[in-house]
Amino acid sequence: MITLKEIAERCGCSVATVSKSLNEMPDISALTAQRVRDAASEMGYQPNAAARTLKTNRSRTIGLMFFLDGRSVWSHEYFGMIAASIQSEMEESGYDLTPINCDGVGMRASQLNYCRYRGYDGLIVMSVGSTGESFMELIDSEIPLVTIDYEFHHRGAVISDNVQGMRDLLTYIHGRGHRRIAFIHGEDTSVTRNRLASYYTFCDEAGLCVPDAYVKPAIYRQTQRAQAATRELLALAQPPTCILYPDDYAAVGGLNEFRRQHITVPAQISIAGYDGIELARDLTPMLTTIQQDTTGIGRHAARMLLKAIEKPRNFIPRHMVLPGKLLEGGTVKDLTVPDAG
Amino acid sequence: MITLKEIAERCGCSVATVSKSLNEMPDISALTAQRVRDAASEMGYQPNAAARTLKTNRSRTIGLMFFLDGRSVWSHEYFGMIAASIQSEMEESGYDLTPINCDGVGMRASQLNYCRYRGYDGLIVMSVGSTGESFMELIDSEIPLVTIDYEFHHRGAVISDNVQGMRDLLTYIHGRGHRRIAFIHGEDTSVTRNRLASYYTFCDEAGLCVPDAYVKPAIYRQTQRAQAATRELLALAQPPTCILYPDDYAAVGGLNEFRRQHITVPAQISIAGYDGIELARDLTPMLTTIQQDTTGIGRHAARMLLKAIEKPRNFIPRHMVLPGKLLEGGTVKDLTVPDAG
DNA sequence: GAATTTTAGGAAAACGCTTGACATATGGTG
DNA sequence: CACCATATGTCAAGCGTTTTCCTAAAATTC
Repeated sequence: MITLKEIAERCGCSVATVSKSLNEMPDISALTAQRVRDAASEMGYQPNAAARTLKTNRSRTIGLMFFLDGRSVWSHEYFGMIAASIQSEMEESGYDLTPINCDGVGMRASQLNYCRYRGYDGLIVMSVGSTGESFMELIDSEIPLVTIDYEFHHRGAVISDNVQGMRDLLTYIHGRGHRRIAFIHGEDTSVTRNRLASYYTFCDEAGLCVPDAYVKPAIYRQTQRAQAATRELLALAQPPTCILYPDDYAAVGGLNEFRRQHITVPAQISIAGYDGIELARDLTPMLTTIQQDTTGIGRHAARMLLKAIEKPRNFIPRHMVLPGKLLEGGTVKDLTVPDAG
Repeated sequence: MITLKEIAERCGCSVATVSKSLNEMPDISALTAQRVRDAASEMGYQPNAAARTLKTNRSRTIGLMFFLDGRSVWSHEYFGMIAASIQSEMEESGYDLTPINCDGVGMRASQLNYCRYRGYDGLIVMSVGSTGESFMELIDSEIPLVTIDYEFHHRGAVISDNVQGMRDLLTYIHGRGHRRIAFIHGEDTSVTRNRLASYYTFCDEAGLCVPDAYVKPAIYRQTQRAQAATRELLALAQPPTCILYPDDYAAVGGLNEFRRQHITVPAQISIAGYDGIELARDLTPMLTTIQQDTTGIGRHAARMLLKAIEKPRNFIPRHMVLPGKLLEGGTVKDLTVPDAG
């Protein structure tokens, strides 16, 4: 490990001069600076991150905090794609990313203490379910932080527009003549509440009847519960003509039930997912869904956080809402045209 | 930020005493140690990771290196599950994990230099495709390192037994009467080569004919190429009765083609995937596949690396081979029983 | 050419922690 | 009681940087 000291000896100057040269400080002559830089690169110098961190109080590391389910980042494509986007954005600015499972065993201390210990420069908080004490401690801390799909008035946030997304999806489905639309939703989170509210609002406005039995709870990224809910919906005296699923994964649960009952999609029933993950495009027919802008979410969250870190005094915590995009697959039948079959 | 110094002042002792007390060194009396610990926890002390790292030369951070495709860890469930397992194992030992995309923009310097700069205590290298110069520099470095699904004689490795896995899969399929088995394989990697070799070996031993046209290249985690390859196979004068896919994702590409041609699985054609990701179990019928032991792979890689880090002199680089498990779904028809209809 | 400003570079402290050498106190032994 | 071993705690160096303050030399001004 080459140190500044060794470079200084080689160049016959002081450690301070070397440091300043490499950091392009103005009070070193161009000649000296170049000489030092040449020597450094020739010797294969790499600064010591720990020493720098200790001195500057900046670790150049970001914590990626997962609450609801630590595995989700590794297994749910929605979170995975956001994480990938954050990472690629962060690495351009020289930051490392460290995913933290906040329910993890290693998390004996409070999350806040752990973050302080590690000295993360900032945090991106995603996958928020409940808001325990330890969580709020983090949110109210002094650490720069951006939340995703969750809002706190004093914190920056990037959220996918679930209200509009749901509305777009329903508008599309309604436009194709559907009047009995059921909604199998995910577990209770901010996202779910937004989608539910948007669903009810739309149905009210459109004058659709929403029997309680049309709204069923299930779990994100899980096929079984969605399949069971689907079965219940199909057994109703007046079953829906279209079913919305919590996400694209869950829609597969529905597909399984339809196959079991020899019901064909979209001829006999229509469905839609949510997220627009690759799976949705790989199915045949392609799943109609709302594609969330994972790349944008990650990029904006990363940039927002960088601003909060680098210019904390100028930072105004905004809540950025990113639109999703209707992915028109082939799983919603058009009831307004005479059936050709 | 509470420091040792502040605790020392409060306790009326020296910084050294505080440090030793908290680190449970033997030369501090139980009484003093307790007093110090009480004060520390009361004051909410958290050690400073950077200072500790600087002094001890141990960062308690592990780099998770991805070569082939930096996104794969975030999008391919096989890698994701391994990563999740590594993380949960590492966090028990107090290590942070940092995924590094080795093709990334931030990776201007060599990977080795970056690792030295960050001071990772060890590396887990996965998703290895080609082996460029910069990669070998890393492999031959002094940094403790374990590879996954790739072997170097002087480095620890954990590999999924693709040879046996392939053999188990083929044995099962052959046992059900299939004699014309095609193999759509992934891009050229160590894993692919093992599977191919195992495939050819089995077919030779079993006396199966393997026309060149039965072996087709595709790409892991991609449906389109697999779908195209499937189409070609179906168009052969003598098409296979069973098709093996690079992985479970790719098998979906096959399913799409079958649906397009109104071919039913497994009645008219049999298929098998590889990996045993959740998707495989969510399909109907369940996909017959080899489930790789992602949890075991992650756990063993993590433990092996920890040994290499903590007892470098005792460390003998072993290559651990973990078996997969046949997941008997419903996509391989039994040709040995008379067809019921 | 003296006074002043500018420029280039150095000395040294500090960041918070660990650790081996050293000092002091305590108790046991002959 | 002198001597030594052990137990307990302190000193201080040092990890590799950054950065403030300072000095000496050079350039500029009058």
